[in-house]
Amino acid sequence: MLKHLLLNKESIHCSTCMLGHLCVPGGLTPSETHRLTELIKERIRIPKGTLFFKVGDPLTAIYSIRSGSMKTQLENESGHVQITGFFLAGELLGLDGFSEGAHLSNAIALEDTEVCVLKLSDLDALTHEIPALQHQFWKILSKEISRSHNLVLSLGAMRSEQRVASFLLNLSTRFTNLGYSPNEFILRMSREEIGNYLGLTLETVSRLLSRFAKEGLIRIHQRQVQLLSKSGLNDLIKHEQNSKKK
Amino acid sequence: MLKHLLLNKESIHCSTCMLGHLCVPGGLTPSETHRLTELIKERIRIPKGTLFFKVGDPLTAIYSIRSGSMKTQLENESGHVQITGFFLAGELLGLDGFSEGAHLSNAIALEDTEVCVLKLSDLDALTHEIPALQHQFWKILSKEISRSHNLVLSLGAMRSEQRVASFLLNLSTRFTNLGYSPNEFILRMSREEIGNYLGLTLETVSRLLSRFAKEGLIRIHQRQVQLLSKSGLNDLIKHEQNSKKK
DNA sequence: CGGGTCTTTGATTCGTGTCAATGCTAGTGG
DNA sequence: CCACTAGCATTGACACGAATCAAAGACCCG
Repeated sequence: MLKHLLLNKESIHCSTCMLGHLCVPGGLTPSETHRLTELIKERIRIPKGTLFFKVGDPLTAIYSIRSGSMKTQLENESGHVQITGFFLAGELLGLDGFSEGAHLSNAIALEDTEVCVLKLSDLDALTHEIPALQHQFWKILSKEISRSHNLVLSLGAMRSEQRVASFLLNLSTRFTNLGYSPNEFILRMSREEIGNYLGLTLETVSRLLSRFAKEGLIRIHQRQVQLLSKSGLNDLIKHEQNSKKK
Repeated sequence: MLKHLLLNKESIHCSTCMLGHLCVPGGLTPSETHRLTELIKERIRIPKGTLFFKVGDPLTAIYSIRSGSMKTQLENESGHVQITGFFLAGELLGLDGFSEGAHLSNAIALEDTEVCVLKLSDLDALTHEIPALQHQFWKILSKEISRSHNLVLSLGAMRSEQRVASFLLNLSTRFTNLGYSPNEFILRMSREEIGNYLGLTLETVSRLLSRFAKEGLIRIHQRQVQLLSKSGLNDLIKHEQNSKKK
């Protein structure tokens, strides 16, 4: 069973959370943030590897990652799994599925992770009182659409080396926003998970990472990555002759 | 310039629109639908091939397709275009981009098309008064996320023949919902557009359609499609050995 | 009826997937 | 503390699916 943590007044809340600017409260006034804070009565600890929710589970809340990271994946009729996203601290989980009232993907922790619980019923009530919160949610949902569209672009229009390069650059941006080093980070996912996400095999990912390292673009040791030339990686993506077609 | 049609009382509104159950009003009460109807003061006629909005255009409204069909596409740094969706009557356009306040994709009409204009400012006001409308929008946005995730699944986890088969089945479902024949329809997009959408070349799409026809699964003459064996198409998707990996 | 666009089909190439063997690392228990 | 093991990662050889290049055919619109 997952560890549910009930919060009390002393616990750290949205108002003081370091992730405030990235998470739901972004764009709210301090007093609005305070109202939101009061909604979050619970956090959940999810050990590495745990299936947190799965396709078909009733959707009663959405979850903001406080620390750690997760992946979401879905499965097609032939049983093949496709990872649809990796989520870092400050990012929201469980946004598909509103339409059905049930989760449409599986969520699994890549490492020990802690999420804040936003009950839909509570949230609903509060959005009526705080217009800005409603805007914020539209934005969050819309951002998820855009995120997914970009993955589609990557899968449909880019070759393997471009996909891996933009994957690394994307992670770099997100780690930077979190206040971590832009050029050095640890991959929380395996080569197989990266490959699955990018529509490649784990061998292709491994080969490309090795190649990038040989070319001096990155340094890589297991899951420890160092970006040596972001502009070089960007050139890979930009350059016409690398594009899939035409 | 695009033809803007101002609506008056006599014009056909949401309340009487045949698409009501698919479009925004779905799930609203008649009186709520009526309120929504009053928001829609304008429709726009978009001739075939017209770029309706493009990346960077300020997002002031969202658009519901009343008749016709459109595509949305985005472009990567190297100039390659990726179609992210085909939209039929009753479907909503322009849902990404809330986060930025500007459109994040281009929208182009596949045929002469007419859209209903939902001004964001008006919509915003009304969602405060009608809680169900807010839910409805969450659902619509979330459905778009799910739609995109399914495209990711198709691009990342399926082989070419499965992509084309599920593309056809998906269209069939949507046409059925619109009240058209489930087994016979006209493709509004070219082979190249299908290929682009599915991450394939136009030649591959053409070959697969020919193959499906030779196998008796479909009949196809130019853009006129007839599905002869949906179960056969489904088997292609389901069957393990056709799956991309493992 | 002609010209342009879209589609089909074939021959060939090339990028990735597949299969297989080896190496590395972290975690476990003796 | 070290041997053992179980995953994960790397690298190579090869095969195959889909892209590319090319040419001909079908259709639509003026």
